[in-house]
Amino acid sequence: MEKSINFYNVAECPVRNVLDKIGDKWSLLILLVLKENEVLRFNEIHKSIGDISQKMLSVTLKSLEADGFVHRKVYAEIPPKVEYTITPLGTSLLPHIDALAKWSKEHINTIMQNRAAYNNEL
Amino acid sequence: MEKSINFYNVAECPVRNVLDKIGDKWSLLILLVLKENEVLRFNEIHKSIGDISQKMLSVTLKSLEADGFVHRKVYAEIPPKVEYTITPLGTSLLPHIDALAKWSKEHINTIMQNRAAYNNEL
DNA sequence: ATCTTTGACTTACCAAAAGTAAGTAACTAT
DNA sequence: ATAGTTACTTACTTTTGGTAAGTCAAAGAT
Repeated sequence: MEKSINFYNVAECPVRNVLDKIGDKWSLLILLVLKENEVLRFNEIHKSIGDISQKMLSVTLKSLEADGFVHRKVYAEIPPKVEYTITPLGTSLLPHIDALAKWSKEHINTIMQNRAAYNNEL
Repeated sequence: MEKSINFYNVAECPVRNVLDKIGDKWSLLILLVLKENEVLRFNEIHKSIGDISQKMLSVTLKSLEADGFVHRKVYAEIPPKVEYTITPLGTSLLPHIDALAKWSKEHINTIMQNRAAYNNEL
């Protein structure tokens, strides 16, 4: 008797599309920061995250804007002023990210211990 | 009056550690697949995901094993036989991933429409 | 009048991560 | 002797991410 396996090819699986997108290095983090702060300017997000490069912040914000997770409001001033806010779509995703963040806090110690043990066995 | 911003530097924020780890390209997906199937061998996971390279599957499984998300059972046979199962730690994370997956399914259409609209404006 | 500062970015260049294809090990069936 | 099996490596290439410097336009300082 054959074992039946579930498949997750990109083409067949819409979940992949979203997971790939928000599963990059910075997207989730930027959404978290925007949720905590309501409105932030480019440099404020930059400072808040601390170790993201301006380039990656710019690129990731564009991607989040394209998918409708983030809204970008430009003021015609000099020096430039741009405000970023999270959209309803982004907000609807956040509880799940929060849950992940909470889980992370609760289990980080276990994970670190596992990792150390694993490395000792090598 | 100064605006107070929350900070998420790697050093100060344990959530970052986990988010970085499971927020890579393949970890969440492998956990999903293992949860759906209980026990899988290397090639079965490979087929199930479809477009992961053997190298990345190998690397990611090791990382998941190191953190204690996945258990690896080796049979001393030839040809080799290795079975992968999800651990209780991995299982405890899964509801959150499932929630994300469910959210993705519900919102993928909106996202795709947003993305198309954004690209047309360029 | 020229120089500096400001904010939100680009651009050019370099390093790290991921993908591809081929190879390895060791035994079994043909 | 050869080919098939399975879980991986290894060498090489491409894509992604990081660093530092540069751009733009106007307001304020010298």
